[in-house]
Amino acid sequence: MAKILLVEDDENLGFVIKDNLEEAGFVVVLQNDGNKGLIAFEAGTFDIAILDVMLPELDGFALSEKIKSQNNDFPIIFLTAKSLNDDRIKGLKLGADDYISKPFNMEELILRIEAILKRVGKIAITTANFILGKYTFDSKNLKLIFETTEQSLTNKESELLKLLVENKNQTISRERLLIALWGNNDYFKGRSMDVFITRLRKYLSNDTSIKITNVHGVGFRLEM
Amino acid sequence: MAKILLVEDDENLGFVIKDNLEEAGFVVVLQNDGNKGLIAFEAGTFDIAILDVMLPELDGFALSEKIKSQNNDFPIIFLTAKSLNDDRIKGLKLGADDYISKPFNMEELILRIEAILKRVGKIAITTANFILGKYTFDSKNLKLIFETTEQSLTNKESELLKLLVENKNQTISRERLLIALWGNNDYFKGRSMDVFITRLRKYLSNDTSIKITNVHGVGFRLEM
DNA sequence: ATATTTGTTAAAAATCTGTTAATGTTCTCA
DNA sequence: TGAGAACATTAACAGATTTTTAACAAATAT
Repeated sequence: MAKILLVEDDENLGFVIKDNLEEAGFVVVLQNDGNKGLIAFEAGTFDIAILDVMLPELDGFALSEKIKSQNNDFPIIFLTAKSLNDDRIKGLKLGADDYISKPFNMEELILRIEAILKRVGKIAITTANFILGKYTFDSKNLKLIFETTEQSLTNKESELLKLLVENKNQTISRERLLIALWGNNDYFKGRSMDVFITRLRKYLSNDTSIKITNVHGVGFRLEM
Repeated sequence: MAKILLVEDDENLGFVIKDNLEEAGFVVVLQNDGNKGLIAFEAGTFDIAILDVMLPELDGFALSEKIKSQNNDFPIIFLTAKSLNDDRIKGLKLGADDYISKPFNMEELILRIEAILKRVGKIAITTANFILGKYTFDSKNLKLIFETTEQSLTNKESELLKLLVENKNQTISRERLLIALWGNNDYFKGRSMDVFITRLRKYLSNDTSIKITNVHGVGFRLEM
């Protein structure tokens, strides 16, 4: 999922935007001044940045220049005050970037982000349908289809199955599964995963050629 | 390829480490104080962090706590001054983390990084399938295949066999084996290892061209 | 010869996993 | 806005697997 660097010094506005974007399915890193924004940019692998023009330390334009010096095509959306009538804004319309005047509505911002990401090809539409023996696993729609019957999966079930399928016939360590799906690896997350494994096995029990094997003390492997 | 967050305030040392790690194939982001390190951590998707213990602003331990509060299992290697005798260092040996005293040699640091990444599953565990006479040893899936039959190995069995294979026809000292696999070398661990050797010999008994030889008082050697 | 080291087997102990059910939590929709 | 549904997590117990310990036999070195 696309990752956004948001640099906005107004704390309230920053949080509101962040929340909304996260709700829309983006991963958002928020920083409140230009220098921090730059550090974050260099560390992260972002797909797009949203920069307030007026920022302490390093303003939005200056930051954008630093970013562009490292990655000339990196897409940026500027947030500007309505009144602002900066020549630099006009230039934006020509380039790859965009801007939006405050106050704006979130929906419009999201649309612009999506438009840019689509143009840049960062929105990957993963449409993978996996064939699991007699089953078809539609990871996008969270469905597991067996002959005529269709079992819908929860998000976690689906993510777990997907990771197993993508590494079929290879043992995946518990630790890796846990970190990938639960973000951390402690005793309880582990037990939770075991419950999910049980459930997946049940779903897959119609085709004996597929099985989820445990490697004791190591992890799991989807065999097929 | 694995991505490393390096936080080191000594500029020269920082660059040296960064260069070396990059040469070793890692992606490295270097920051020179704890606060910047934290910002970078939050923005990036790192696989491991290397933190100097003594840092301006936010020291290595304080930074590690902030990191752990977000991702409890995030692996960290601390760089400590030789003299430093901090209780917090002792704790490291218990947890998932590691430390290395300055001055250290790069090779050791790289080995430790790789060990941790391997454990965490971030490095493709050299998927090598070893050929042992008529056997195939699939170290990744912990399997020993002989003609049509397949013997699955436990984790320890597999690790031990792997070490032997990687050093085939060379005598490996008991001590090295014990430290590599059990972390320490005392009488009981040694006896335990002998049990494992017996078991491996049994598994490998179908092909007489392969054998695990004892060098009395020294160690073992896989001959083939 | 005798002490030390190693080989082997079986048992005990420790650890990990499978499963079901109960408990929290979040979302949904009237 | 609050009752119910859907989902995720925790708890509890049963089982299985792995590792360690113990005990004794055999081999090796001094």
